[in-house]
Amino acid sequence: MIINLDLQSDVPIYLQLRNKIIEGIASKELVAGEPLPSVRMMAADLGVNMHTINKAYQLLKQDGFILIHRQKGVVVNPDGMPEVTNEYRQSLKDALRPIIGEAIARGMSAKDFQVVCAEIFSQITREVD
Amino acid sequence: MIINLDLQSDVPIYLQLRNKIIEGIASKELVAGEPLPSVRMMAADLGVNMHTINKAYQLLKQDGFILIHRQKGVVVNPDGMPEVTNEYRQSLKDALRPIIGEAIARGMSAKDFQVVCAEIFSQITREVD
DNA sequence: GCAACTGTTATATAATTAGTATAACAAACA
DNA sequence: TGTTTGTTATACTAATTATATAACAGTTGC
Repeated sequence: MIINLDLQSDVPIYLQLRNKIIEGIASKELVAGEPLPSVRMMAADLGVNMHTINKAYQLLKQDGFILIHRQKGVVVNPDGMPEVTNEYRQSLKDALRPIIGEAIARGMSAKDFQVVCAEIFSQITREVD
Repeated sequence: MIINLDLQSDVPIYLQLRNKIIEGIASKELVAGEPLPSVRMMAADLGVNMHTINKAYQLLKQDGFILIHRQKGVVVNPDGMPEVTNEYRQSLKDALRPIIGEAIARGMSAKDFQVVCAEIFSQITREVD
């Protein structure tokens, strides 16, 4: 899996990495049980520090996207992905609210917004199914 | 307009304030030409520093949501809201992509996601139209 | 056994951001 | 003449982000 980071972005590197890996899972480029590079390998590949990778991995582990075996390695959770819990649903709403607020203020209709979302959905899932 | 800030949130105060004001515009609680409290008044009301308010106002001014007259005051842009430019469309996509990526990874369908968005749309716009 | 690798932990440092605290300025206004 | 406006400047604290090393304990392969 190819990961491009934007070092100039205001989005922290560890968050970019977390998001890219989740998107990789969403697009099925990464499948359950698949091993991920070690923190040191990934750090060398991307040219960033080991701890930055570790921070992303810890977030992914905390949310249940990956498993970390002490001296074995990192794998995409073989037991499947975390479910749509009420807690996640709420955090999703909290994240969407200011975004949708601005869209409305700028005159976007619910339909317009839905089209944008649909575009992104198909962009991410257009791969083999 | 009543503004509640969460001082414990990981979202910076000035961003919370920016988002609340934009949501106020979206819900038509704030209308074009309506004056906003001065940076000092707002700071006193919310119990935060003047510069924190000023930072939010500068962001809103920069995006065209409000106008700031040097010695008059701050008003919601009387000439209407900023349009849906290509630049905004792109930043909207950039913001939505990681959110939608996680939704897909957790097994949400486009339809499920659309329902959540529709809920938020109606929550914000349920007021007088 | 030994070397290489794993995640983990610890410490230190630099840069940036967020927020506060004052203070002063020039223009507008009652 | 005060008061209020946005603006600008300086200084400081705290937290976050990212890097740089270093060491540890368990695993694996030779």
